[in-house]
Amino acid sequence: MISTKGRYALRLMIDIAAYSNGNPVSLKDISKRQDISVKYLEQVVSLLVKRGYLVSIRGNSGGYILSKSAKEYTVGDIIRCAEGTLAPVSCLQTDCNICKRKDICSTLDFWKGFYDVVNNYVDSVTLDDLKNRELAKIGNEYYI
Amino acid sequence: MISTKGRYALRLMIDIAAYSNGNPVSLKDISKRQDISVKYLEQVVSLLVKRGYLVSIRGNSGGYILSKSAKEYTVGDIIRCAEGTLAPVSCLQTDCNICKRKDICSTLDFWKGFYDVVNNYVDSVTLDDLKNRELAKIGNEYYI
DNA sequence: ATAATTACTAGTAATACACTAGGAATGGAG
DNA sequence: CTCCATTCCTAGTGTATTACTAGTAATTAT
Repeated sequence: MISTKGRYALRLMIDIAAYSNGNPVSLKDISKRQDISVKYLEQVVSLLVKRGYLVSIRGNSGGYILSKSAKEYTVGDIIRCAEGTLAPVSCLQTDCNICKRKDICSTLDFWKGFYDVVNNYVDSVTLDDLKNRELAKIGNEYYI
Repeated sequence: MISTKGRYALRLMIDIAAYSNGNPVSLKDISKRQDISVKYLEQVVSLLVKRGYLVSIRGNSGGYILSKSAKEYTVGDIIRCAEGTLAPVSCLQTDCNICKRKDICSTLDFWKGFYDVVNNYVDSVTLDDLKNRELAKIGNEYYI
């Protein structure tokens, strides 16, 4: 299960992609649009800044901007940045002590396949794709 | 992330499928082969019995047998039985209060796709497939 | 200078995880 | 009929994680 950190990181990135227009987007604005507290957004955003996915601008009228084009982020990049790994079982985590059963384990290959399927999916969608969906949704709102 | 309950449930089912030959398999034997405590196996197995995936035989020389052919279980059946749902986000859980953002959420479809990809994968592998891998691994052990 | 913003470190209540423990019920073997 | 190996059921428990909130310092446009 993806925690709020991963889900909020994605919404935060979509929000910046959709509403930046080259200007920094503040957490206050994201908070209003996404209905997530500024304080919690701070924690989430710090992961994305550390990773270099966002550039922060401090001070009055500061905020965050994407460090590259929205097309260049996969959703997988963002979720993995916030969640760590998407490995379905601890045996597949990078920091895992290699399981003593690995040579006789009949399920390891199954879990590797699970991991691959998940990574392939999340990397098949880009931030730009979701940005467009976000703007389309907002567009539709006007007709309700 | 899949918890030990789901992982152990799968290994328990594979173990029974592989070593039953029509006879009940005791938790004691599974415990030895799988290196999982009998006490914890009890908890895991109860979920599978409640669901009707296993038939329990009490008393001396009792144990558990599959209630149908190994080909008729998908791995997804087993994992979902132990883990509940494989929904990646709470918004997609059956008991979830419908999110107030569902009509404007640009990520909901993405998560639905994630859910589908996961379910399709886990349902593409049967217990029989993994039983055969288990027996093949054991077979190979003899040549080491 | 002021006010709005990011940056950093703690703290915390609630929940889930990964078990362990104890004892009751069952039923085959001798 | 008596053992005793087995399943069945309910509780308990230490640890870690989750989903936040709080406070304060640093930065900078106006």
